[in-house]
Amino acid sequence: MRLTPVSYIILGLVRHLGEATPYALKAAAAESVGNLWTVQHAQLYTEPEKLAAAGMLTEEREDAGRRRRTYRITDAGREALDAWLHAPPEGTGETRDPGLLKLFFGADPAQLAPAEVERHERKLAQYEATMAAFGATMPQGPRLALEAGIVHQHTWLAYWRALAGAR
Amino acid sequence: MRLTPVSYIILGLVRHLGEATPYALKAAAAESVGNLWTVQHAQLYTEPEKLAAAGMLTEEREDAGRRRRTYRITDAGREALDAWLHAPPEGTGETRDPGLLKLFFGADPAQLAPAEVERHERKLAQYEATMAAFGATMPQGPRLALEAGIVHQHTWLAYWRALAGAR
DNA sequence: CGGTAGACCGTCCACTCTGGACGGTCAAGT
DNA sequence: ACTTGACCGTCCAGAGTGGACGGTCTACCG
Repeated sequence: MRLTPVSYIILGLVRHLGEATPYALKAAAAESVGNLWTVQHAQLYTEPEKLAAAGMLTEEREDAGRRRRTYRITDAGREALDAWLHAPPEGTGETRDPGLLKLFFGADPAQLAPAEVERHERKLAQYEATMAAFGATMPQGPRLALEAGIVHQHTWLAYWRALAGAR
Repeated sequence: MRLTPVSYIILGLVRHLGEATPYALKAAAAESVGNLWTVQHAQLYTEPEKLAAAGMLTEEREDAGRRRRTYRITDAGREALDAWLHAPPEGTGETRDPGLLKLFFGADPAQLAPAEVERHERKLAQYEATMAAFGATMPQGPRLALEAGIVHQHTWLAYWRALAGAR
């Protein structure tokens, strides 16, 4: 079985949570790693199933009502995750920004900028609120990632503000 | 027919080039919009076909040898592209960075940082070389997008350098 | 002048991801 | 008893992905 980034996200979240249902994973991803790597909710149901089949997670299922599946990481899963963490990252990062794409093809910067400024202001405020509330108690990894998010939002803000101001 | 970002990328490139074969689109995308939005080469063959069927491009085909298809934009295509350019961007931008993902899940920053620094240095050098060579003659859109790429590479560099220096 | 290496170019396919529709379950409050 | 809204899981058509594969053309070599 081929492990994708999403596989490792799931392994990482399950390891951190101890045990988790897909819905719990959704909640956990939403405000943390979801800002970093989009995970479709449908994947949170299909992917753990595959990981369980591969022996990296154990699956336990309610046999009535919502028939929730609860996952826990196995030693094999822990090993795979650690191996991935120690290997050099494969591939380059990519940025996909619909606003920037329009700008590339000639959209009017002055028309685009205000909305983009607002969007990034909101995002930045959200990140900084998280940092203020949990920064001190967060594990190092998530905190560093959050810091990366913050500095990038600052960069975006400066960029779009300059475009809003010009002309 | 539903138009995706890739559709507009193709329309935009064809409009700019005047006429283009899929292979020409590949070359055109590689060093410009490809840095902004990844386009799979296979899409450059399938997508124009759909756009031609929808009346947004005309298709002309060699009937011997490589059987290249040459595309040109139609008025309908131009209209669709302009409408898209004037509409507010839908959806938020997203960043996907394998290195940052590993950092999030606890990879050692000091081990990750040097390679990331080098990667972003290379990318930055490439962008700046492009800017130095063509900056003065580039259309505004691509130049602004390139500037965005440059400031972000600076942000990444500062970020990873700090992590390389710490501890 | 035939041959061939390497660039140039197009097609295909299995697989994954995406986005959203749809529908069911449960707790709390009329 | 009934409704409302949060909670939760499944499905599916369409889009994107990554790479294999194979054919065409040019330039240069023997």
